[in-house]
Amino acid sequence: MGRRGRVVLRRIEDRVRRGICFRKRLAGLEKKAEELAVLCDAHVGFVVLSCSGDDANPHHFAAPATHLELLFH
Amino acid sequence: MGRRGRVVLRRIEDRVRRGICFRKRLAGLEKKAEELAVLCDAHVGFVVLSCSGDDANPHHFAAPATHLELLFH
DNA sequence: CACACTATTGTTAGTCA
DNA sequence: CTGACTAACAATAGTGT
Repeated sequence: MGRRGRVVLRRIEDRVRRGICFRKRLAGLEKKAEELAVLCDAHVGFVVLSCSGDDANPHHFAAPATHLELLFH
Repeated sequence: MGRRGRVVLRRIEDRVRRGICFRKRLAGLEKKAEELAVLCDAHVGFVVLSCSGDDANPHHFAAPATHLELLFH
């Protein structure tokens, strides 16, 4: 189990694996953004759009929630 | 050397350590955003603003560079 | 499909130059 | 201040249920 080799920076061609990777890394990015905001007293906002249709919904994130969030509405 | 304990999700009060952490984690967030964009064929854009004045400049990131970048101009 | 697990790679806080 | 180093902690690709 576990990761086999190092991450190769290249589009994952397999649709299923790409979709799984998308969800896992989106969650990871949100966590990193939240930590940056809290630890370093910063405002962080981001938008993520899936191009290959792995996720039909656009995603946005803002921390602290009440500030940059308004950018996405 | 190396990290001593686990990350506590709380504002770093020491100004110098907070500033160093800000720069390191901003770089880390950019790398994660870039990886998400490439690996999962997505568009990612984010904005980071330092609240405590550790960094006077606002930061923005976009991948692929030619797309979401226009949001920040 | 989603979620839990874990080996393995990846990130980073403290440190030194 | 800036950048390199590295021990420890953290994220995650593949796997199993």
